[in-house]
Amino acid sequence: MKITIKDIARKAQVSPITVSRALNDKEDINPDTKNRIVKIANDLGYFPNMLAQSLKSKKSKTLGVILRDISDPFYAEILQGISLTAAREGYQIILSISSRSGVNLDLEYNTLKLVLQKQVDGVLIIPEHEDPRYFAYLQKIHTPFVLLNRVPKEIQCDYVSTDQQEGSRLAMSHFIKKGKKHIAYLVRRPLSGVALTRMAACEKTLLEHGLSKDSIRVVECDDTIVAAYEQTKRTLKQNSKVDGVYAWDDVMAMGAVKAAIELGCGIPDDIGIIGYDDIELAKFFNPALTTVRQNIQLIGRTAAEILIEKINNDVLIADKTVILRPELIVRETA
Amino acid sequence: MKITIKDIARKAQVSPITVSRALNDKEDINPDTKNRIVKIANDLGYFPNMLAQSLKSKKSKTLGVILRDISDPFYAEILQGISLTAAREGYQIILSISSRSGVNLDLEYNTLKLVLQKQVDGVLIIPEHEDPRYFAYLQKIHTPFVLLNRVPKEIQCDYVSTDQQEGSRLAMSHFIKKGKKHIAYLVRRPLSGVALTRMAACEKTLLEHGLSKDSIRVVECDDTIVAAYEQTKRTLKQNSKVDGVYAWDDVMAMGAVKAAIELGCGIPDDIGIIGYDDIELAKFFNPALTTVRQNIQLIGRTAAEILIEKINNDVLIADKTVILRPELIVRETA
DNA sequence: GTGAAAGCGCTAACAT
DNA sequence: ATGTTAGCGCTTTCAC
Repeated sequence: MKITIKDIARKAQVSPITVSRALNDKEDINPDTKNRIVKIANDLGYFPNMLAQSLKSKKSKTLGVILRDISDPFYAEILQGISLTAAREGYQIILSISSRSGVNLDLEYNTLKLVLQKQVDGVLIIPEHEDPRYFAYLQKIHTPFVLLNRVPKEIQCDYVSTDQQEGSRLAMSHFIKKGKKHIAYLVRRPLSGVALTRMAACEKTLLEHGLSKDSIRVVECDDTIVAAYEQTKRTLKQNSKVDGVYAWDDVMAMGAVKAAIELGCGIPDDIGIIGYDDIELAKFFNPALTTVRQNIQLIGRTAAEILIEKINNDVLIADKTVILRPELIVRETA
Repeated sequence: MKITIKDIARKAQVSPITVSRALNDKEDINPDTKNRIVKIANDLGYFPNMLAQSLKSKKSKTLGVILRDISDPFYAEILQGISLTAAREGYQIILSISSRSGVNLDLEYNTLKLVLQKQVDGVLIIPEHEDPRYFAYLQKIHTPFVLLNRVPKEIQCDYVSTDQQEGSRLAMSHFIKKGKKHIAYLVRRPLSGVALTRMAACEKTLLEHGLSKDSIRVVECDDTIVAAYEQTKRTLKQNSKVDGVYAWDDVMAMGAVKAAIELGCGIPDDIGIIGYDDIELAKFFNPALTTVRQNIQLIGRTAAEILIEKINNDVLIADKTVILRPELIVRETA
């Protein structure tokens, strides 16, 4: 069955500790013994049991990642960024999906607990809600963590996000420049703090340009492409004045585009559509998406880097807050 | 610091094993003691150390997943399927990226080893090559595994895949029906066994319909949307006769569509394009992708289910081979 | 240069 | 109903 250092020790006629020394390139070992042992280990197909190593060393070389839905390109790209950084630094990843659809506090809470039980050295979290109990719990855990894509006011911690206000400002300014006056803000349900932040920034920008608060309306919608498509269709039908759709993310924007096309609306003239994220496909979509670009993989990479640095320095909170600057990418939909 | 059962034991004036019993709902424990212990455990914010539990029980309740690139929607959806099934069955996932681009045997090999060291109960692998050494190594490991998306002839094992020949047959038949006679097979580089299988099925179908082997040509390409776009542009420019592109996957098909549009080719009349996979976005792309549908999440779910069943039954090889049937989804590009 | 003892946190098996 | 012993696989400390 599974080979342990004991098996090797027996075969090599030495004690287990000698085997350990040989396999870990320690000093104080006779090169001959060492070679002999290494050879036997290879022959037997031995590899160390990291469970035992970690139990002893209290370092698992593992990062927990908690997010909502990997089939969403935005999360997938973040995860990709995290993965590559983690691998480079010698960490593995335990992936946990916090909810399959919508938001579920208990599930997210349990997910975190499970990950912690695995003795991960750190956790990367994309929170899906702002429940104070969750943040309170986070504050008590003894494992370093970094939040992604959320600026938590409730709690002092490290996080990586992008400037959501700037993003919305860019989008609205562009709409205004193009003469749009009746914007639908197609936003993920349930409304999050980030959603409200973006909304407030939109209103602020519109007001600054002399437009009324009524020039933008919130349209809530599940964050799937299908829901965005259907909701946009409904909205455009009910509201012939709407001339711009500001979507929560690119996937929802793509749904909106499809809806507009099917209703025979000209894009961007009848209806301008602006997405968010600039996922890889945005550029290749037809018409190519105008969108607020976040450097998605960079978010993941940066968060992983901060976390690993905290782990290495044995720090629980480093007060590192990175806010990346978004950028408007003007293409064909607005 | 981190709380252990010892800490609880001390506080409760009992022995550690009593704590263990209390926390694991065992018989043979005084309900009062139990409640007292559970309360203390909660107060202290205790959670078990799964490293220790696993070391003892030799079950880690963890699955390894090895794949290539999560930012690719196809892999992401597979991973999503795996994740949900694993979570439902009480397993967690260690995710390992086998290579960032292209194919790298050593990396894939090391990735596997690392995952095994973590004592996962099983491994799900989407292999990226057919190196016999890798398969030879797989045959020797004492951990159950399931291969996805590959029909390995080199080795007896469990796998979940789709009928690649049928998929290509469907695509070619459709092209023929539409009068296409000069197909470019836009395929991922480096060429894999699956790629050749699909190619052979294409040729066979064409011959059966009285067309010559020359009616299809292989166009190799990195499997990114950008590369597919560029390669398609090049191909269409050099070869005015090409009237159909059969793409390796939907992402590449989207790149091809963009190229065709930019060259002013009418889709599907001048150029028909057929993708593969039917990722969620395929339907919403403009023009909507005609594609060979695989039920992607089902591949992941099925593989995870087979693996977990093997783990539960303590079986290394169950000889379960599931070949899912693909389906042609005719939309607007062909 | 090598080994013996001890312990990481937890839990079966065997007492009491 | 509770405690003792022992051991999962590995490594640190100290002795030889």
